[in-house]
Amino acid sequence: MPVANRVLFANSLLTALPVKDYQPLLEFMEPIALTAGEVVYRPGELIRHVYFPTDTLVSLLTQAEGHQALEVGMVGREGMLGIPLALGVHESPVSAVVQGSGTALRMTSAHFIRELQQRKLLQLEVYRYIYELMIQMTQTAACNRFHKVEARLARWLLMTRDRMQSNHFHLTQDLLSNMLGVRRVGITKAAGDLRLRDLISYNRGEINILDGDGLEAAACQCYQVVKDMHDAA
Amino acid sequence: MPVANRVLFANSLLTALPVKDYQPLLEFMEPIALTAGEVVYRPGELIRHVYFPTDTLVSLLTQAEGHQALEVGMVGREGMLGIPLALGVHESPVSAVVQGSGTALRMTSAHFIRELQQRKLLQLEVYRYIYELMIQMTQTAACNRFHKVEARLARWLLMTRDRMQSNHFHLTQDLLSNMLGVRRVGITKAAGDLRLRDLISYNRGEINILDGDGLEAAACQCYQVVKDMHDAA
DNA sequence: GGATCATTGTGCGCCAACGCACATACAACA
DNA sequence: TGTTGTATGTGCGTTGGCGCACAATGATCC
Repeated sequence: MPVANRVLFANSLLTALPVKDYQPLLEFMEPIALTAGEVVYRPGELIRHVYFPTDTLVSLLTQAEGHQALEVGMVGREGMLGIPLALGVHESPVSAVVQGSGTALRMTSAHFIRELQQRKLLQLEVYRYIYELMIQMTQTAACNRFHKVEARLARWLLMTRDRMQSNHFHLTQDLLSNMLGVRRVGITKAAGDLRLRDLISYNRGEINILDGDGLEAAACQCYQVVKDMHDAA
Repeated sequence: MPVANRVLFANSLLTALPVKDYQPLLEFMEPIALTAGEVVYRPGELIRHVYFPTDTLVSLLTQAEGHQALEVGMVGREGMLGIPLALGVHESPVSAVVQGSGTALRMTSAHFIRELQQRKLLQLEVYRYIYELMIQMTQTAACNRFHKVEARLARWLLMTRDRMQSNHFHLTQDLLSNMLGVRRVGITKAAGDLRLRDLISYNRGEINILDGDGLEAAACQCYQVVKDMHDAA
């Protein structure tokens, strides 16, 4: 793969590695298309592969006692799926659902575990990412507890934009309500307000961010907190 | 230290190790008293020591944009403080505040990092614990989003009991409101209801669990979920 | 072109929790 | 014994989000 492609399309965890680690890892990798709605992991199920998204977006969801789902983390090209393996556990505690169609590189669990043990630099990257994911989780937890739906929706759209690297994506209000853990009509109302202010447009799941700066102003600071943390890394 | 004491008072992460790993680790350990209210880590601050609580309880708190604090995790004798070090990061993303006075074994960060690299079994224990903490965090996040204050309070009291191994502990309503991310009067009301049902008693911070089974019935299932997960490990 | 399904929008009563203000009760110490 | 500080309890109007039911609109496929 030419260098230009590596930078533009590949997964940042991998491209952060020097060529001598990156190149041999590709041997074990298989590019795979992920389509929106696909369930990569189910809670309690055996993890067969780890995934390094390149231009796809996957949500980590948890469920609580009769209620709908709630997103606890979001994984794009800056991260990976399958971190329990790096912690010695072979099953996923959450479900992982593809939000944005695209591709990822994947590797069998056995290969990943072996390579992880042998490559110190890969270890560094993976553990560092686990740390970042924990911050994202705690920040999201506080956000879900304290902030209003509209601000949370704005934050979610911005985070999605950053990971998809696009101002346009497909997602119905019904799915969004599951991410944020609110009623579908709650999304209808919040999204309607954002649209009134010309910050976004949408039609039957086709969402466009019209005014990114305005949307940032409408979002809670949680967005900036997690972004700054990652950028500083 | 005699075996009986190890089992009763020591930290489970450590006692799970075989003597050949456990014994030398004690060389680097220093017992230290932690008193309620003490701040072990502040966000962004350098981590100087890791702590293995024996009979103390520490809350991991996050803060969000002007609001009060919110507990994202609880660490007792089943865990440790300082996990960012195991992920290659030398600062804490959250603040760690002592809830229940008691003692912990502590070790300098440098020693911990060195020992962790050399002892495979310690690695296994620590990473397994990080996994459990992530589950606790996600479950807590969903709980805070969906469940009522009274059920969450009941859950919190039960989790505290399990970690303190006592039905009695000291904690004001004001502090509790910071754990659960609600108003102080919210705690007054919820606790009053639990007291009316003779599940607990309290007076100026002195809390007693009178009916553990009843309290479990009043709590949300989040309590059982995290407990079962840990017991199965 | 009509039936069906998915998606979005609206209306209404309800309630848990909020913010604020104030009242009481107990503890400690001068 | 009175003062001060901490902890708990109560009252009241407000509100954001919930649950439910139903309407309207756009897509798809015979």
